[in-house]
Amino acid sequence: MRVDAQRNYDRIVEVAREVFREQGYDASLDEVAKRAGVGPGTLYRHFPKRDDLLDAMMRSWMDRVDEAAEKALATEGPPRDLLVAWLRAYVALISLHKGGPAKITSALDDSGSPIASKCRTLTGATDKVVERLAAAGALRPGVDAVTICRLVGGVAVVADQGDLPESTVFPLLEVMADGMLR
Amino acid sequence: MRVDAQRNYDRIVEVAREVFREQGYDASLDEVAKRAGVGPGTLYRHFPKRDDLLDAMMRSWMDRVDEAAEKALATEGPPRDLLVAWLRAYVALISLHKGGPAKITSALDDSGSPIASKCRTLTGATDKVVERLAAAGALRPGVDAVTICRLVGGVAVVADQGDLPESTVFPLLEVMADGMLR
DNA sequence: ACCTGAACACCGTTCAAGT
DNA sequence: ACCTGAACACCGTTCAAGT
Repeated sequence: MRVDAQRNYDRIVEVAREVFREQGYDASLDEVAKRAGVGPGTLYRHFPKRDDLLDAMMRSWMDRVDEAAEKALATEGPPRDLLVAWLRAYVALISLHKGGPAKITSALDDSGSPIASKCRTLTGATDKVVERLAAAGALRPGVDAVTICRLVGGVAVVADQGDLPESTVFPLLEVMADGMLR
Repeated sequence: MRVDAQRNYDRIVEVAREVFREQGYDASLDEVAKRAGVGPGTLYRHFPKRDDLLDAMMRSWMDRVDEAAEKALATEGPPRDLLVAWLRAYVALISLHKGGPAKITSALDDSGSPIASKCRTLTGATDKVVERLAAAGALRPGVDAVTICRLVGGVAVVADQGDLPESTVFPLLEVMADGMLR
């Protein structure tokens, strides 16, 4: 890749992170191109679909997912505390910008999605939590990582679209945790 | 209202139901106007905001909510069966067209929404179920009608956006039911 | 090879002109 | 009082012309 192309690519991703945080995942791509100082065609050359841009934005994000999982797994106390800690972290991780929870949770069932690898990171991290809970005999039978991701994803979508505060979201996670544990 | 105005109003609502069922809640309003044989201005005169059209479409729908609640309340067997029956009915009721679950669930927390009265019908019906469960001492403390609506709404949104089949959705509702009951 | 920006298509919304 | 449809604004997307 030519140096000016690389520079444009990086600037677009950087600006997109900024614009999406401000305006949500539905922000105008024209706006992103303008702020990055490139023509709209350049943006489309690098990112033919909106999701391709999201994919690039999420590259560094994957490390944070793994970190958060490690941290949750280090939680002291009963299995329920571990699960709740992960559920809270999960919601925070996928709620980086408005529309993110919906996008990510939809992609859970679409292996052809540009962000499919990001979803695998999420379900993989959740699976570590699941294994720990299963080893402790705390998990209700039939509850697997994808089930958990769908459920907590649903809560995150509702919280995102309704601008719910943590004080409203946390009790929802508690109810779900009770449903997941025996 | 003049008779031609009334006729246009009715045709728009009828056509909107059709178009939204086919294309989802994001369908073009221009398309609706064209099929109804009116100019776009006429549509906007009657329904200044998209949600106003949704509101009109949902008038007959409210009766169905009450019917479904009655039917669920008549369920024989343990409280859990009653709850699961209602959760399934709830998902079906708000999943009339693509985007509907998100719209309705978001409006739960927005009393100024044009469809706020529709939400009250939903939470009211859920409240009847809650009362029955509470009377049987089956409900986990802190779980109220709005909590339930948010949780099951989240599942409905995920199912809607990911085109999940019933065989995937029903287990999610079971997990949630377990979390709601003691 | 890459970039630019004009151009097109589509859609929501408004409003002056009609009946 | 109500309707029509042209007009405008905005945005996504493409592509011919440039470097």
